[in-house]
Amino acid sequence: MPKWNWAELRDLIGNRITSGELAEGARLPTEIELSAEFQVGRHTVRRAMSALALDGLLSIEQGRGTFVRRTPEIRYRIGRRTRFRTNLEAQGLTAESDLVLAEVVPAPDGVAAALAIAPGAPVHRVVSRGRADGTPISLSRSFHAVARFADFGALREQGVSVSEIYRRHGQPDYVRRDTTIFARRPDVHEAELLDQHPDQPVMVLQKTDTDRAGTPIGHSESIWSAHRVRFAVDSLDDTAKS
Amino acid sequence: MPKWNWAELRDLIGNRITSGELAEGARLPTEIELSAEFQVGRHTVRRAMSALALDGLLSIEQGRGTFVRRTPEIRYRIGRRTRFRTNLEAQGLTAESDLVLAEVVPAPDGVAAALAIAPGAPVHRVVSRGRADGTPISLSRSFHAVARFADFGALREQGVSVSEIYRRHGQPDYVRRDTTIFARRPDVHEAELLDQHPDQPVMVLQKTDTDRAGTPIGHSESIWSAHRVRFAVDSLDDTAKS
DNA sequence: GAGTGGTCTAGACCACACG
DNA sequence: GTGTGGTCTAGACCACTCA
Repeated sequence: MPKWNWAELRDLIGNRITSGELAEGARLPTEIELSAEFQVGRHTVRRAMSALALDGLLSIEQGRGTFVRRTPEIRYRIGRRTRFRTNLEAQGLTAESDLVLAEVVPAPDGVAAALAIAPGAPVHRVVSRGRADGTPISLSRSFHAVARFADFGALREQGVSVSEIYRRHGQPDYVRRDTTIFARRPDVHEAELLDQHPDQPVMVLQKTDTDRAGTPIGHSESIWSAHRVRFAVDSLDDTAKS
Repeated sequence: MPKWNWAELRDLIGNRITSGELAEGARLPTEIELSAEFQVGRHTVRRAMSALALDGLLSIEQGRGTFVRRTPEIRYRIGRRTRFRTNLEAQGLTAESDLVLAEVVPAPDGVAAALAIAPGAPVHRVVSRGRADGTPISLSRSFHAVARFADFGALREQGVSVSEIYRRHGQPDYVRRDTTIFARRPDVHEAELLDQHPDQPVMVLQKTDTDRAGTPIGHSESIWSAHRVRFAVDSLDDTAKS
């Protein structure tokens, strides 16, 4: 009867999950039970579980238990004309958006630079959460100059989409500029809102919206559950007519 | 004299690093010393250190010690005409590429589909590692049909770049198609080659090269140290002349 | 061989969920 | 209150680096 180290345990249980032997949503035995089953200490089990949670295969919930996690694996197109709702609905997913916070703040330096306005000028800061089929997948923090969109926060609070607000202000045809992508660890608050393990990485997408003339009209940073989303870059359908 | 929990310790030492109080390359006290200094057990120190290593702030090296890690933070443009060397050199970085492996294998299904060839047809599989200013930042696994590029592996072994090989085969002007980006945990081998902590995430970039007519000529997957690289998406400079 | 980090164990106690 | 996961401790031993 062999003993196991934590990495072997991780792979063993991980395979049971990916092979479907452990179904999605199923509850795993408790740490004590697993440590008895595999003849290892409880902390070795915990190390393995923790690694699997980092991979997005498990959801560990204090006081409740450990569960196999469903992983929808969403494909999200980014490009010049990305829209949250149309993007998800094209895959047959329901797209929803909760408003988390809307306030007016003085523009931080980075935001002011992106929007080409004076640092400290008042901007709407709106935080919202996107969900696909009910599962939280993204957090968005956006900044829009009060001078340009006086009612931005109020409209967002009424559930009006960003695209629609742009349209009402005569910008039906905005495009993305300066999209950058990187990964980092979320803070505890972000992890909570995304309903994910705090050590699990998120992908951050920073972008600036501009009107057709190239003038910046909005800046935002969206944060995505790294294991739930796969980005597809878009530059490509327009086969260059040289 | 307060005690600390692991997350507080992580933030405390993390701040010392990001504030510059602990200089890059500096060696930290040993785990034993830190556990004495902060009046906590050695394992609490380890938990905090491990989290910092995951953030890319520390390099923990068995038998040697724990060091503050330099983080170059490279900006890498992706788009229709991305080239590794030109991309990095535009930022004043030296770009290098080591060949790790070159072999001929039957095309796996996914690769065959991407290249529009028969599954199992012979393809060159070349693994190389990219470095910026000497630091490993990416691993690339590329596939090219033997039928189309008979000498691909041999040329790569001689240090000829992919762009140059395309050029010699009459494709000076290839473009990227179907770029997708996601994040995952690296396997131990990948972590080693990238010289990073195995629990630290990597970003994976899958792409297909096509000729001007849109015919696929190569498929590759590159793996990037998530904390060392920030991708900039490119679809945008060509202000659409409607 | 001495010193470093890596793994495992055993046990105590805490925080949270749910009946 | 009971049972779950979360944190911390103490100590043993292993694996690796370097003099």
